[in-house]
Amino acid sequence: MSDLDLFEPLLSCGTVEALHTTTTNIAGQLGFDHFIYGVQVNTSITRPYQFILNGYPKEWRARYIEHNYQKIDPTYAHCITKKQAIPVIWNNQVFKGDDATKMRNESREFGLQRGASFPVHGGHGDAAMLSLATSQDSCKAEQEIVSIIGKSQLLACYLHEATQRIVLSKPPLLLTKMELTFREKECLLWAAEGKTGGEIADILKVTERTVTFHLQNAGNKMGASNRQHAIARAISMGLIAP
Amino acid sequence: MSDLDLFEPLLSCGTVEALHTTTTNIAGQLGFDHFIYGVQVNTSITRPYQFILNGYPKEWRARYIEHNYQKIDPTYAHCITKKQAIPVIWNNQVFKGDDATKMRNESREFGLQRGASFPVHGGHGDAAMLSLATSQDSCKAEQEIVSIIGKSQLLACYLHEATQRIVLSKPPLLLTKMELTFREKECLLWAAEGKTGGEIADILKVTERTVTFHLQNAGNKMGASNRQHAIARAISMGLIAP
DNA sequence: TTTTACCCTGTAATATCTTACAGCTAGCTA
DNA sequence: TAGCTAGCTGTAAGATATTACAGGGTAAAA
Repeated sequence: MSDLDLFEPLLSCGTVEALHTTTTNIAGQLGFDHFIYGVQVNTSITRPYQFILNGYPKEWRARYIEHNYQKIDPTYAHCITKKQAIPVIWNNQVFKGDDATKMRNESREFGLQRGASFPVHGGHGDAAMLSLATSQDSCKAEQEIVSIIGKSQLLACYLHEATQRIVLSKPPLLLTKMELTFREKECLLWAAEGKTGGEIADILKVTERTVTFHLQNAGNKMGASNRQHAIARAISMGLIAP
Repeated sequence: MSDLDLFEPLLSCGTVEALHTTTTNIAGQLGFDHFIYGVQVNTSITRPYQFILNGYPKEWRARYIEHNYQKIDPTYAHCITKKQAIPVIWNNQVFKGDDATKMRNESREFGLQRGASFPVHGGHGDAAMLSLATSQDSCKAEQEIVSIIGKSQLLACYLHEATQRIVLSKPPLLLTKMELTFREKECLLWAAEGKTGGEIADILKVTERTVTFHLQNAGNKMGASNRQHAIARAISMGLIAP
């Protein structure tokens, strides 16, 4: 059975339940006891889109949420905040500092002995991560994780794609029909760089009125109530990258 | 030698030349004769960049550019335009239609018999793809490609990360010592949501003057020239998560 | 005790943004 | 031909942000 045969079923899942079952199955075949997949799309503050497929022990997940460990979790920082493209294997170099070490030790009590986290980024401002863990605690377990790290990363990619297809089957208005013109992006970018209307006008060789016009149009498309709102949304949605 | 030992050298490359050599080496070890990696950022106008690492035959690359094959290349559409997260193996299902088939057949004449393309997306609007090809033309070659598809995807991830570090010379976007106070974050968050100073003042039960004060302090810390700039920076730096 | 960080407030001139009105050109497509 | 999109411009009142001046407090650390 090839890797593709292993992952393809994910794309056929029509429901979140099926996705959970299939992922559990695949993770098990790779030798992992636990998994958690999370994706978040910073479309806006008012309409954030977040999706979590939890294959972690409920008790640990509850504790994680209760203590707001997301803020100190280095794997979260690596995959979501810093938006790195490469996986991270859980070791002491990663979990350094008192808070992180404490969190890591606690997680071991729930059966998360060894593991790794895999980032995936979609092209629409969506950042996701898949964490895979095993209750085996040995050097051999670590070596096995390393040996299948490619497959694991691929699983993350497929899972992300599958999730997008299910969750976005009724895609939010903000993500689909959001297309800014070149000029609108240009104005937004310079505005995000701290330029005033007049300065942008000089840069683009147009009048200040025109800059206002484009920024207004961009804001209307994104449902922004003012210039700051428009900039925040455009960045969060990945429409511009200052 | 584990996969990680194989890929880690990419992150140590300090120059584009070293990156090319290392990638050629790794691709060779995976059994590929040719590779091409390209990344493009179409969301950034103030800091745009496009980067191509070519390990394809020069003649084919020249022909590709000359005929603007990018427009009909289904692998490009898959990875860059549609921004899919999963790899695509070159087969007849992918290269369908007269134009695509013709292009595919031409590419075979330059030694690109079998291959696959792997998308990678960074978190900053950057879309990249790595294509790997072999001059072997057999079912066995195809099977081998499938068998190492995980490693290949991982290579794409590492190559992307390595490229980012070189091309962007490791942007100091995430300043670790940058710390905003609770009030500053609070004001920034509401401002990013489109609230005016007066509205934020009502929400926080303080005067508008105080809101101005906090936003000013936050801006100064981040070297922002105005409110919009401060919001853009705070989001980009992950200091606030709207 | 002094220092430091954080929080809060006031006035006022000036700069900038927002919004409403109104109208132009060019290129493409049905 | 008409309709559409993208781009561009003008005026003007009112809302909001920026800046510089001034000052108050608490709590914890040195």
